[in-house]
Amino acid sequence: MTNVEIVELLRNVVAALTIKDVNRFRIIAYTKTADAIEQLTSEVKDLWNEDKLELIPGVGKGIASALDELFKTGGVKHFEEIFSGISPALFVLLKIPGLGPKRAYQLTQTFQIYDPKSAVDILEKVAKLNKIGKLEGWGEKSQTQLLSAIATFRKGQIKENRMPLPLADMLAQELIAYLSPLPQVERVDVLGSLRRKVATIGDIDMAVATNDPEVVLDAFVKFPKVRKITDKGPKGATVQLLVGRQVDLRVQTPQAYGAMLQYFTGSKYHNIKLRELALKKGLSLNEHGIKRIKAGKTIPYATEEDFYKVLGMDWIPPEIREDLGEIEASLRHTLPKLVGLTEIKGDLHIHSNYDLKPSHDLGSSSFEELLNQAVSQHYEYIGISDHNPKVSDLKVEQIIDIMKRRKHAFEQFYSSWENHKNNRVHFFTMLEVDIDPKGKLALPMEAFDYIDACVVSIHSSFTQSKELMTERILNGLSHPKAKILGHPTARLLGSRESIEADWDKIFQFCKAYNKALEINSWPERLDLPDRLVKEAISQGVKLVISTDSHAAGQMSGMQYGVDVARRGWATKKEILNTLEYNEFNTWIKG
DNA sequence: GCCGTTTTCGGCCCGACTGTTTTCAGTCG
Repeated sequence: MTNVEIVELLRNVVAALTIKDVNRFRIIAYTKTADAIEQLTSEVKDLWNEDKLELIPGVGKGIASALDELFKTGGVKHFEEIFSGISPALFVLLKIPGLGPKRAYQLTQTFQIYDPKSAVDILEKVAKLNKIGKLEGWGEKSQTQLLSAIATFRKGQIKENRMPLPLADMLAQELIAYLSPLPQVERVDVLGSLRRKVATIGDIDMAVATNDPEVVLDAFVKFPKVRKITDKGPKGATVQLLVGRQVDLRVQTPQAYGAMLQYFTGSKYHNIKLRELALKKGLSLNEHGIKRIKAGKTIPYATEEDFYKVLGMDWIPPEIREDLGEIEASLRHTLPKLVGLTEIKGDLHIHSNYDLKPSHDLGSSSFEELLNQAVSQHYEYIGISDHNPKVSDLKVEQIIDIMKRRKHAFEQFYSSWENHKNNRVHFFTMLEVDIDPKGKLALPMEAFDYIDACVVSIHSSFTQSKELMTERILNGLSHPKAKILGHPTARLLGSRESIEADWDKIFQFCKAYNKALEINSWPERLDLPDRLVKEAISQGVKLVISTDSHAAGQMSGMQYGVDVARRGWATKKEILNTLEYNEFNTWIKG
């Protein structure tokens, strides 16, 4: 039973309870647990094994005993009772946008839809026969909407289909460029998960400060790349872009814009915690401002700083607004000073075009181009970490020879490089070395003499057991020159799950032997993931943020890795490549 | 069903929009 399966089961319980109209706080409790498990960095089953289920936020005695039964017997009797009388086809229909539990139930009952496989087809058929519009609570319009929602569902444009952060950012920037020139627009901001820099984005959320919302919203829905207008009211609108992505825009007056930014940035649970806190002070929060409950009057706030100040709090960076302790830290005035892009002094995971017969892809830029890019990013140092030579194709002597010549070529070029005289960018001769399935590094021992240090990474056999994988990684990191674990979880967003490993054990090893974990900035990786960054830091582990660039231009992607670090509460002192050259040199060669 | 500086009972965040209604239910974020 994986986390994904448990989450699905709990969401089905939520739907069933909603249909049965039980106490809505019972329903909220299950929702909370499902959300929490979705964000978990460890498997629920492992927590169950260690008798730590109640560490999951929102899990109390009731849900813990249900999970216990689930792992022991494969099912939960209490859930079966909740599901009784509900068609299995209903849970499929819930994936149609805009169709919730109650109306889905009405439809499965009315049309006797039982088979999950044919459920959507049958529904479409009866809608086309104009049978749904005549039902109680339905009408012409809602029937038409349902048909269009079914079409959307078939295209696979459902919520699970998330896009990488940089793509969402690009789409948002186009909209900002389109809206900003309007004289009625005082400010445009990206909000929601995009402002919080979450690794993958579902919908794009934006807000505009304006005194003329009508004009702004009219312009917004006329954006040339809009396929269809989903929602439109006086306070906001939702559209679907031609590329299939949804954008929500909210408007607010400049005087109340701070409250809007705060409200629409989220996260959901950050806001809930904040509102609970406010209630205890006799205040009620909403997107228009803060209401004194007794006086019944809402006071607007132009900036987020002022909004938080009313609650006795410091402004909280959007990246950490996840209800993971930031509210408490803000109240105590002990928020961390998160690391910033300008503090980064070097990039240690860059692939050049030096052909060393690599095991994986070669970069496309020369050593010189990489050095020049480093100059333009004001770096003090870079590490060239090409993939190791392909061991299966080459003899040991050949590899040693390649490595010797590579080191010589780099050094020779460097001594002639024009910027060298100013000593502006130092370099490290590095390598990204595969950790083979048995934990052995894919480089002959003697060849290590020709590198300063290496990044070690998993590039194969991703599905090994947790125990084997953990041993494999620790073996790989044991070589004195193995200083950095590259893209530690090996995940590829949208296409490959993280490997399973005992992260606590890896963190302890790294701390004990002065190894660093990489935060890989590649948009599909963003690995180490933010939650694990936070855990690693809390255990005293150091990190390096790198880009894994395969071309000079990609080195500017460092921002995305910094975003991940910030989401993991990293400050300058945990990120080793914020160190000055001399200090960094001491660590990497130490 | 969960939870505790209102601690084992009695609360639990807040609002927008749509379509169907004649005051509200359902869905979403």
